[in-house]
Amino acid sequence: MTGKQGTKQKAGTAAGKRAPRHQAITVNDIAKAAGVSRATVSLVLRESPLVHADTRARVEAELKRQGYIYNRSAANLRRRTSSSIALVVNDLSNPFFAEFATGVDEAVAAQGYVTLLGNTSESPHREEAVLASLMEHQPAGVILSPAEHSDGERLERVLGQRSPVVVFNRELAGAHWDFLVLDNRNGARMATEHLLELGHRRIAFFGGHADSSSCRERRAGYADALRAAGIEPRPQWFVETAPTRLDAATGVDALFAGVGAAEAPTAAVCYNDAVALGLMLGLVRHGRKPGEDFAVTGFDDVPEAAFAAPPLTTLAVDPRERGRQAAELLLQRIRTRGGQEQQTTAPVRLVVRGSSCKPKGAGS
Amino acid sequence: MTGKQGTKQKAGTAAGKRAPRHQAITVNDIAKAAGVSRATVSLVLRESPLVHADTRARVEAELKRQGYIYNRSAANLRRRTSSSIALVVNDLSNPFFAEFATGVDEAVAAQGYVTLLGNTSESPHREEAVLASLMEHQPAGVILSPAEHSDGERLERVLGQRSPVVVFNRELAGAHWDFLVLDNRNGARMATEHLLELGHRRIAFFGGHADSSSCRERRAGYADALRAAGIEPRPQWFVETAPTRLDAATGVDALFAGVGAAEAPTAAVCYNDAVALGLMLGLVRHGRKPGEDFAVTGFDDVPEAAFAAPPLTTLAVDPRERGRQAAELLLQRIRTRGGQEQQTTAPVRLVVRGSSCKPKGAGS
DNA sequence: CTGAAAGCGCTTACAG
DNA sequence: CTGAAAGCGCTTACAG
Repeated sequence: MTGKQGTKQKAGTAAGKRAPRHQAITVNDIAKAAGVSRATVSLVLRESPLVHADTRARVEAELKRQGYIYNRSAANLRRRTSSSIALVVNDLSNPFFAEFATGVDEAVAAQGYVTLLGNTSESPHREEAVLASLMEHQPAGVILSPAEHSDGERLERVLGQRSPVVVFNRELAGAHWDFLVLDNRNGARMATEHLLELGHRRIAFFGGHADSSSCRERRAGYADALRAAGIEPRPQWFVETAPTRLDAATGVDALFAGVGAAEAPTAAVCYNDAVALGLMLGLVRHGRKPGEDFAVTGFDDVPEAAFAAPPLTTLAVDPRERGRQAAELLLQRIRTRGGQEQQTTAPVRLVVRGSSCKPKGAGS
Repeated sequence: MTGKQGTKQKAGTAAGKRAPRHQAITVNDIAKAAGVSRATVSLVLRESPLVHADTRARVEAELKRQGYIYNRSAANLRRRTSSSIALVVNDLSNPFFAEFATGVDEAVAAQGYVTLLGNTSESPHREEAVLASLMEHQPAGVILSPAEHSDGERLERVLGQRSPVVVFNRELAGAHWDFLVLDNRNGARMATEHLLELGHRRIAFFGGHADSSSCRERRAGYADALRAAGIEPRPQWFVETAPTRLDAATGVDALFAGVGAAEAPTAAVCYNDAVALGLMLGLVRHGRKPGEDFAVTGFDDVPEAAFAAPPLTTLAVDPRERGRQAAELLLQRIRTRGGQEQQTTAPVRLVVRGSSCKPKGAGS
């Protein structure tokens, strides 16, 4: 550590000060008790065929008897290897990222790695501190779902060249790392096409921060579909909100502000499910019935989408599988270092449910 | 590792084999470049006042220039300290535990520790493997939210005496560790009293596995309240389901099976929110209106509870705060080892919303 | 105030 | 097949 960056702790303070462990049992203790050398114990631990069956049995019995716990950190130090990966997410309390983390941990554990967890709560400042702290534990690689507005170049400096990195979900300008991203554009296009097929012609794009890469891509896919159908998206069809249910519920007004019924949108492609669920709530307050008067689509297929009233048409992205995928990409990169960084686009799948109705009065 | 337990990897295989890191920059490199000894660099890193300001400045410049990253594992090895805590949860994809994990990580990071994450997916077998693997990384302590049916005695053997442990949420028979538990009994009692005050007299306890400690406690609190009101809970008022929305939706039949309207329950205290939301779904399918015909309460106050139709009366448990609390208990135990293990009961808070109506026909 | 030396718990050539 | 020795990157008495 350089002692200068962010809020990270000084080398010997805080955590390190406390927590002296009880005298641990080491290979030395086992060796002595079994009447062999440390080297032999080590070979037994690592299942080397070099050691005689009888010796092995004696050593294993002793390991068990004394309740020996392998000190993988010490081994990693000596062998200059690592058996952990760092997972840093922008919001672990969001079910989407919780699922993602679950997938990462599953895949990583299956390969004998342990997950070092860090949560940034969407703060670029905490992100740097968290990454700096995790790097001191020598992870073999890093999976990062960036906070909003985080600075790729600064992060590259924090991480150095030591560990390969896979970035998930959000583009990280200025950094040169592998990137796993949802097929946002295609997903929004599919949702829009679905609404067009139902007969809608005035379709809004509702919610999200326009400056986020995922929102930009989804807006682009939406516009693609409209234009392909000969419809030019109107500026007032774009409604920006925070990507939360609450803010979306409030944003409904903007959708119908200053237009007569004949000109008001009849459907909305929403930035994500949270926004879509909020929009439905807002519509009800406006005396409109989502899924009857007004069609809505989401993005993510959160567990709740299926249970909403009406059930939400949305794009399934399978965050747990994305977690596994991110882990596989990283493990691959750890095995074979070097080479150009690459971008991987994960497919999304349209799930049609009750919230996407035909426009009111359309022939069936 | 003993080489015999569960599925854990052999000492030198899998993770360890790959991932040789690039030649890292060490205190030696810095010392050489700055023209001082390693000891001096170490003192600078640990902010010792012993080193001359000029020397310090020279060393710090060099640390920065070379992008030095402190190797905390090596330091921990030498100092026989630890700067990680292990967090093992039964289901990270459950928002309740995701929130809990968020709270743990927040509190733990604030003290300079790093979180080693493990997810068991409710499998006692994976639980042992995960814990054994994490223990090899020398955590200063362990926070464990046990899988269903996990065996405390076996776990005690896996963990040894090395790290203090805080168990969360579920009782772990056979183990002697600190225990943080929600005030289940009191919570259920409050919900039941609330329904009694509204005028209900036939109140069911709906959902959950009767053999889980939390379900038993909640049932007890429910029975406490009824008996205090002079009502003896009837056997048919106890309906068991898996603690999921889907299974609960199906379980509704059992609530009204074989009783006339005059004898059917008019309200239900549910095991948790998932079950309560499922019950509300099932009620609608039965042609009943939750919050009008039938009163429902939940437990947990998941984010969705406030948005359900009708909004769900429930018990707020604040899982994130529980996570912080578990971390504090553990850090406390790490600082001052020894002493009797203790049980901490976390308060819950009744949140009244639309789902708890008066009984049909009751005077207002 | 700075440096030389020993050691944390492992692994790995290298002899035998 | 087994053992003695060196070393991973740090820290910590102990001299000077």
